[in-house]
This record gives sequence, C-alpha cells and structure tokens, in this order.
Amino acid sequence: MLIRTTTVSRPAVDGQLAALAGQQIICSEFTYRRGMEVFGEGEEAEYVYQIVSGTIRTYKMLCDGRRQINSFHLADDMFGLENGIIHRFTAEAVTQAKVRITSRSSLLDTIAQREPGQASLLNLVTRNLQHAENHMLLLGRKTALDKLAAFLLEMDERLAHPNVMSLPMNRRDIADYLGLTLETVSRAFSILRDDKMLRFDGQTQRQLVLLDREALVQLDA
Amino acid sequence: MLIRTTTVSRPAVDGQLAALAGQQIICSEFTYRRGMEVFGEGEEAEYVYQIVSGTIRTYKMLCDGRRQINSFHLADDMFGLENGIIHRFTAEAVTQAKVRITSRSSLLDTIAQREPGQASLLNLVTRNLQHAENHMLLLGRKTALDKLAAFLLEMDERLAHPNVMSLPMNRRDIADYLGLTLETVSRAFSILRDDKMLRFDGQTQRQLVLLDREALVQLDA
DNA sequence: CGCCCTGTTGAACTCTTTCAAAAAATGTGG
DNA sequence: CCACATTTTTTGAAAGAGTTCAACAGGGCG
Repeated sequence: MLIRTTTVSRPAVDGQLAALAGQQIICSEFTYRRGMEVFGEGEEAEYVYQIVSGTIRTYKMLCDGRRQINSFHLADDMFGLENGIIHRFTAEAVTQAKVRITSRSSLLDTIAQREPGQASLLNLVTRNLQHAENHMLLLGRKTALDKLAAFLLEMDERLAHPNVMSLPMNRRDIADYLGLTLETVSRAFSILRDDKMLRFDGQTQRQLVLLDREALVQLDA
Repeated sequence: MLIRTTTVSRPAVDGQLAALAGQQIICSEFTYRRGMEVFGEGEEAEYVYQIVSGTIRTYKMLCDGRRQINSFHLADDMFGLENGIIHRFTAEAVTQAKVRITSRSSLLDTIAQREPGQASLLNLVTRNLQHAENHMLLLGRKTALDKLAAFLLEMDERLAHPNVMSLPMNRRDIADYLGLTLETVSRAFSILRDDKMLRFDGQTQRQLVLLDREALVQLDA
C-alpha cells in the first residue's frame, strides 16, 4: 500500500470534495506517475479521490486478462467513492496525475451529520451504479456464453436460488440486456442445455433448472 | 400521461421508499399490464418507483431501434430516481407489475433539501451512474465506428472543444474503454481520417483535430 | 545509431448477426 | 376440448463485423 499523505496542502477553494467536506476535513494531495496504481479492486476503500490534473482510468478485469475501462477521469472528476468498504474496481494513472485525497469516513460522517437522509438515498444510487459497473464488464468483454451464464446466475441469486427458475422475460429482452440477438441467446441456451448445465422444466422454455452452478460460475469468471 | 393515483394505500412498513420518505409522504400504488410504459426517456421525472410485484425493464434506445436494457427490476427494487428533472431512460412492464409510486419532490423535500447550486455527494455519484448508463448503450449496441465517434465527442466535450485535441491515453486504453481491440480502434481512426471527419496534427497520432463534428454526431446517434 | 514502444495495415479466422424456415407454446372462439 | 391464428423459440446457412496473428513503419530516447 502506498503512503498517500506525502504532500499535505490546503484544499483548493473550488474543489468539489473540499466544498463538500468543509475545511475541517483531512485532505491531502499526491502525484501519481504514469501507470501507477491509485487503488486496486478489492482493496479497502479508505479514501475518496478527486483529480487536480492529469488522467486516471478506472477498470475491472476478468481472470484471463480481459479488461474493461469504466471511465477516464479528468480534472475535477471525483472517483473511488464506495458504498461498502471495498473498492469495486482498480484506478491507475494514465498520465502523471495530481490527486486530492480525502478520508472516506470523515467525508461520510460530515455528510451524514449535515444532510441526514441523503446518506440512505446515496446507498440506493450507489447500488445501481455498482450493477452498471458489473454490466459494463459483461457487455464490453464477455462472450455470448459468458453473458448468458452471468445472466442466469444473476437471476438465480435475485430469485433466491429456487429449484425451478421462472424467467419473466422473453428471449428478446434477455438479448437486449446482454447486447446480443435473440437467436444468439437461444443458441447459447441450447449449448448450456446440451452441456448439462441446465434443463428446461415443463412445457415452456422460460422455466428452467440450473444443474451445475459451479460450471456457470466458471464460465462467468 | 397516465393517471397514477388510482390505488391509494398505506405504504408497506418494509418498503425502502416508505422508510426513506416517512409516513407523511404521498404514496400510491398502480398496476401496470404487460408491455405498458411506466415512464419514457426524456419525460419529466415527477415520481420515484418501487416494485411491489412483477418485473420492470429500464432501457435506452438508439434512433434506429437498437435497444439496450439497463436492468430488470424485481420486487422491492427502486427505480426512476433522477438527479435532474428528466428521466434518462424508459421503464416498461415486462410482466404485469404492481408498483408503489412516490412524488419525487416530496421525497427530496423530506430528505433535507440542500441549497440549490451547490455540489452534493449524491450529485457526484449520480453523474457517474449517468455516464455508466450511456456507456452500457455504447458497449451493448454500437458498432466500432459508432463507438469511436462517441468517444471522440465525449473527449471533445470534456476538453471544452479545443482546436487540437490531445488524447492522454493510448489505443489500447481506448479499446478497453470501448470494448474493442486496439487494432479495431486503429482501423476506425483510419476510416474517420479517410472520411475527413478528423485529421492528425503534428507527429503523434494522439493529437487530432475534429473536422466534422456533425458527421460524428450522426454516427453516434 | 539502434532499440523500444506505439500505432498501422494485411490476411485468415471466429463469433455473432442476418435471413429464412420450421417447431413449439400460447391464446381464441366455437 | 379441438381447430386455428399468433407469438415465441429453435435451428440452419450465409454473410458480416471484429478479432487474431503477423509484419512493418515511425518517433522518442538512451
């Protein structure tokens, strides 16, 4: 882990974070060289960041090295604010970048005190954001089979792992969710069926049983 | 526009919206039939929604009909909360769905409304979410050329429409942002150059001039 | 000058889409 | 309950967009 409190400086008056947090907040600046990591996916989210100058990329990776960059952050952009205590993606300097760093807990404490209620609303929005981040990785970097496996696991989890899963949506809806055509979705279903990862239950093709969640997780990862 | 205050009912105790808003908030329920639109992209965001039962899809569309579904919302999920006054996507019933509807303004009023104009944390997170929603449409439904045009317009705007645009990132970064390979990005650059939509400036291929923003917008739309 | 990094271009290949047809499921009316 | 129409899903074959593998070109820097 990097030591981040190298350059302690007075927060700029116009900085969003500084404005949000007020002057009493611990706030320092650090300069990252090209390619340096600001934080990694899975690390504890101790700080919130705002760019003073330079460019930062935030991204997720699949285990085989496929990478999906969520955003390029330029001057004044904020990033790294998490709902939970863990960073959901990695942040790296694209160019040399000067970054303003604020303690997450002190920031959130201040917000909670000053604007009670906004914190819980913030939670809801952050949850949507989290879903969107995962979905960008899926859309940008997964194959048709990966996508369908991920979709089935998502539905399985949200429906609380039922024995027989009833999908409320048709193949076109699934396709438009996964960035595919309905024919490709149908073919992917057939492959998973032939490979014994699922079977259809009853007359309809919308009721199905996941036979091998492990294998689906493998595809998704 | 639909009349939504059909069934006025006491908010469920465990509902997120009710919990957020408190019991004094105007809160009603409405049942949407399969295929019905809850709200459309671009409409005024008067209400916030939470699902009681059924499934709702939220999506964006390109002008030629390509559709990208952001999320399927199931029981208890909240959706439709916007930062600004306009809905950024469309919401429709996948199945018959019962939805709890709350007035946005009364919800936000209750949640200690901050003074207008000042940056809020919620604003910052919502901006990230908004970007993610647009990017999902790009990743799921746009061609390589569309994607590069969208990227260039995004950078152009964020760099305040400079004459000569200096990209801080290399082709691989752009590729990983757009869900492409670096070779495809390079080819797309060459096509846009040959079609006189941009030209490279100076020695490097990271400095460029947008020659026809209109045409790029056309590609992106 | 030569090396490394970044970017471009070509050719073969692969995955997904498109177009087409048939099969399966759902709904309707007698 | 059955016949018929409609919608949804599956499957096949051909076409297309993007990837992969490979070679090369140009600039920056020791």
